[in-house]
Amino acid sequence: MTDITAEEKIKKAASEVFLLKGLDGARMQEIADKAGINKALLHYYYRSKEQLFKSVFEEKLLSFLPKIFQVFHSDQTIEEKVHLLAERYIDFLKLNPELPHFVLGELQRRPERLFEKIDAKLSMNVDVIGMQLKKEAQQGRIREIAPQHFIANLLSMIVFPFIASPLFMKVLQYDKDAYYDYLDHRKKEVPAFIMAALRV
Amino acid sequence: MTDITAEEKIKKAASEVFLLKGLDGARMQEIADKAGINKALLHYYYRSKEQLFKSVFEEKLLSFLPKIFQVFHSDQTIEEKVHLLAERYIDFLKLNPELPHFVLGELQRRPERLFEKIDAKLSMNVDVIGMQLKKEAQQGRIREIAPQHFIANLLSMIVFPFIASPLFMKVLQYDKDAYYDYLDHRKKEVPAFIMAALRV
DNA sequence: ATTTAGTTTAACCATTTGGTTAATAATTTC
DNA sequence: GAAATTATTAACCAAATGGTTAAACTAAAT
Repeated sequence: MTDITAEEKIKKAASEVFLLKGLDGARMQEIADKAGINKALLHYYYRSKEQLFKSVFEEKLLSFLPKIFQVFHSDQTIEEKVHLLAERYIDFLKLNPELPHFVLGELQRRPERLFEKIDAKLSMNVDVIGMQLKKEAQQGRIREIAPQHFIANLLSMIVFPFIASPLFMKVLQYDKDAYYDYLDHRKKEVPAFIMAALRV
Repeated sequence: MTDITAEEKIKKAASEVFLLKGLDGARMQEIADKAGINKALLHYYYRSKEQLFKSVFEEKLLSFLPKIFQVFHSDQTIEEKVHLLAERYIDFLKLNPELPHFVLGELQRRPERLFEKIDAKLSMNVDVIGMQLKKEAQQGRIREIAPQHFIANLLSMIVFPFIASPLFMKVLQYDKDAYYDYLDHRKKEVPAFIMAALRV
């Protein structure tokens, strides 16, 4: 049959259940069922629920964060980077729509989880972006903006519509398909909005 | 002593616990302890955990949503409304920082909860805002923008920094005080950013 | 072929948890 | 002020839940 190992089946099942129901809402039995194995085998590979969750969470965190900040290390212009990030990240989140709420929610409840895995790497990127913003402003290509607001605005407009999707769908009276079209439009709309705000 | 009734004490305690730990993470015993009453009294006033939660959730939902959309029914300009909303809503969220994650998370897991309490009221506001945006665009005060993106951008930039606060604090290397100063700055920064993007 | 190490399961277990009951205390009604 | 209604509690209970154990099965090592 498939040569997918039991440990992998567990990890995949656990990811699905934890992402949908959170640490507290998830049941070890449900994970076992979904993985098609016995509950005892969960504890054989991952000692406890906490440890299984940690394993899933860290994997998700590492699929979530670096993707954002990598983009800013190429040698493109701010405008190009903004377009690239919006395009890639919205596509990524369309495949993982529960991810932001899962990761950010867990970080809000246990902020130290961030400290453990991702250290100072993140903070450096702000400086990198800040320097580029300053340089392009001096060249007269864009107006000046503080990097901490630039980043916040960019990420907010990209990520928040995924977290607030039920609310937005209701307000806009979109069904799921229409909403995904709407998110696709935002791949152009958000960069356009940002670059308009940065016009000199 | 205080003439605060047991039912109120329960509601308050339940709010705190549910907001912090969610429906699944909350324990009836902890709520009872925090309210300083017996666990059986919880079931005396609210029949079940589900019902107590529902009561808390609906109260929070109604403190969360209308505040947003009321602003748009005055006779002020878009610019004035954007400033007003940012100012009021950031101040409100500073007092209830866990609220967005709580409400939006529960809506993501059980979208029908929105259907129950807040009906068609919401969707109408989009049209109202859309008409004003169009009118001011025709007057040449702002450039044209689709209301569904205008609203999304505005709300995202206001609300998301509360949901992502631990991440942002880490990235920006702010402690809690510095982060609250940062959020205060956003009361001016976000409207300025939006109006810059809307310049003709 | 036998041993050895690794994998998987069924049956159990202790604790936690939401919820109930029956009795007691406080308050209101008449 | 007695009766009746409402509020509050201590003690319990059944179900669910994370976790364990000892046995059985599999596959590699010798």
